[in-house]
Amino acid sequence: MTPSTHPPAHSPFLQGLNPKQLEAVTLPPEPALILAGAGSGKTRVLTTRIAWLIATGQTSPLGVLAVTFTNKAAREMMGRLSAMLPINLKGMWVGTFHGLCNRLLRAHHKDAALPATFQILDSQDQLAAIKRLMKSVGENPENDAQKPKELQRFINGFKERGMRPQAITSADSYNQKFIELYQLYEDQCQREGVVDFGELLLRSVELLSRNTALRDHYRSRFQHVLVDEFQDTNPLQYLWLKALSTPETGLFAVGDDDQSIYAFRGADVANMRRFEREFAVQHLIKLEQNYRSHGHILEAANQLIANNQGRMGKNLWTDAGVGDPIRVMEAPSDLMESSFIVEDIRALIQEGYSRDEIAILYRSNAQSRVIEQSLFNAGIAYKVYGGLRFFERAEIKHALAYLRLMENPHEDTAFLRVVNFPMRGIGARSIEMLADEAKRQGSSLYTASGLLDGKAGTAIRGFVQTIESLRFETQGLTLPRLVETMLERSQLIAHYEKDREGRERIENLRELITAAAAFMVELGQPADFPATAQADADTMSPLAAFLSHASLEAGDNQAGEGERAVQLMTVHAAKGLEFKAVYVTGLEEGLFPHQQSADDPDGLEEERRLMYVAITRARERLSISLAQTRMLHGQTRYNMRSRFLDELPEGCLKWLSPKRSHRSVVGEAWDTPRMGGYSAGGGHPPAHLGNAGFGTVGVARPPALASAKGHESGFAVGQRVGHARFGEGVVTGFEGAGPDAKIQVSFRQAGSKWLALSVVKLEAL
DNA sequence: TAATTAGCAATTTTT
DNA sequence: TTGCTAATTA
Repeated sequence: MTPSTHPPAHSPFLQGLNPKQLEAVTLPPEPALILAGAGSGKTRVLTTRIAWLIATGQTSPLGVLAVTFTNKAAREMMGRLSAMLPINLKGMWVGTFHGLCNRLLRAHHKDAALPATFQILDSQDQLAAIKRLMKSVGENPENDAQKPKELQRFINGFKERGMRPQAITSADSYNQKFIELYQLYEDQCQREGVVDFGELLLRSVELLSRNTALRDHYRSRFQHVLVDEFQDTNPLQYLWLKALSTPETGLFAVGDDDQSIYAFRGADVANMRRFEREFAVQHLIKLEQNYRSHGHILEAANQLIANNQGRMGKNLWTDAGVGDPIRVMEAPSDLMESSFIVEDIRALIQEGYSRDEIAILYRSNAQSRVIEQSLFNAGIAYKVYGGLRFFERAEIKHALAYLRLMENPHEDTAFLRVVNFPMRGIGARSIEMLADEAKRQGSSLYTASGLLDGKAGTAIRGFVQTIESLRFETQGLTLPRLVETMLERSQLIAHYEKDREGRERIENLRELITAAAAFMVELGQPADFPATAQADADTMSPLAAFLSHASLEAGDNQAGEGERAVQLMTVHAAKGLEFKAVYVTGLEEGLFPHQQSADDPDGLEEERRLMYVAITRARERLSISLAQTRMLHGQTRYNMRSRFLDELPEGCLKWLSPKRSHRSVVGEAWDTPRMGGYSAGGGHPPAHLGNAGFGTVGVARPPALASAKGHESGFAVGQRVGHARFGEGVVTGFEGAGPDAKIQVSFRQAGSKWLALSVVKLEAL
């Protein structure tokens, strides 16, 4: 199709788009890959294209499939669309991969070999199911507690690649046992009528490839398939997209290979190249104009990411000015790093910055503690993102388990969760007997309870009776009333009332009623619609929908007071957000880039992308900091300056502390010997930036320093050493003095270890 | 059955 | 150091 044959570009939505954005929005319905840099108006392009396609009559709302990763992004898209289009968006397929798969599988549950009431396991539930499985096959005893988590990773890893147990060859895995357990896990899920997250996708892909009539139905319906954050898709999601599209589908993928930071959970940037190749993409458009950050910030981001190999290639630019330089601060300790940041934030607030326009980013959650402490002491409101979410709380999961059993009594995970919670005298012994019976019958625990005699049977049947009568009593009730009745009859609230630490839990349980009411509004159902009734054959009952919602959207996860608060989060959590002022902390080797990623080139590139994401969050003011010493796992660590700092262009930086010419705190054995290293033992501590305006915060105890000559032990940081048991390694630090002195060695095989110098026998290599 | 203690690991995380 | 889980004890 040539540009002249597809509809002209007049539409009110198109105003204000830059030429590249306009080109992307109005592309013909052919496979297209939009490389959308940070802050380049990605979401706007995506939503405007949908609006334009519909408004110009090229497709109907039902002809569009738009998929994202998070519910938040999906809601954002919906919000923008409804602002642009005066149409009913209800029937539109806009959502997350998992949400849309759920929708598909509910509509075709028979073809997918699932019960209508199938339940979704979140990661917690999945792990519980795996533990139970391992126990049932006698797989648990002396094995370490990591095993279930390992198996979970194993299963999810293969599902993410679209592989069933049968598809795994010995080349894929050395562990035959895991393959068997994977199969048993699948059997168990099937028996109970539950699906995990990966299964939602995999089942959908298999359904579509098996049932060609169904596949063709959806293929002809969805003339346009739009994908957000394409760089984060895993191979299975790629297969899903492939299953839903033909060469005629307007497959419109938007992503940024430089912002791919989820490889650890299966994302594969290679999907971008694969898409380009397999779909013979003729339209590759780069959105490089950035509307977010000042020049210095972008320049630094560009220079940093240029160190990665195999990029698709992209350079952000702005027509805003260069702005302030990036401020860099090397503090003597993590404590002083945070007090520097807090002092700086105080000044920003004075200047008129709103607290919620300020973010502090870190590589790992453990770093937040010190920062929180400083903010707390300074009396600055802050909000930490991360941690338990609403639907993940124990009391909420308990309540949901009751609801799930009302829907699908054969879900043993839910059954076991609440069969004796609150306590009703059903102990481990009774449950064991029940499990044996269920195994004999090949049935669910719920079914088996009818066959169990003796005291155990009576007690368990009492529980089953509770569920049954609950189901009976709540007929015709609205969702909030149903939840309320469940809380009453299950005695959950009564149980927590007896607990003197149960107040918050009760509040949360009451909040669940509110959440149910809010959910009805979201559904657009009348408030008096019965919870277990279906509006039509293709629609889930409010209760079923609510349970899906609870599994697929765990809710908010912020803690902290108030609205206008300084935002604390990991760099991962910051993706997609922007702030006027950003502090990126902990630019230290071993932390950022993280130790576990540093040895592997791919891992290192992902860390670099992470830093790229961090930098590009800032609009006006970016500060980067590091600490020479950091308390980690109860021990003081001496870290080198991150290599990423040295990859930033000097011209964009302003050092607030004296910049060291070398990266190591503890001497230069690493580099070529040079004069001026800090001397060991009796020497003075490094000139700890007392001149940077926060010299009063206290002086850190000087680290046990080693000079170019080395530590008192005769070893030096960076030196290669050998150990009889651990093999070859590199000295990475020292701690303490005299008989307590310890040496840190990073062994090639055994990893990093702290060893007592008085004991350990190391050989210099 | 609850409560205490010991042991142990320790990026990043959405669905 | 912390935070979690499993094991042990009252």
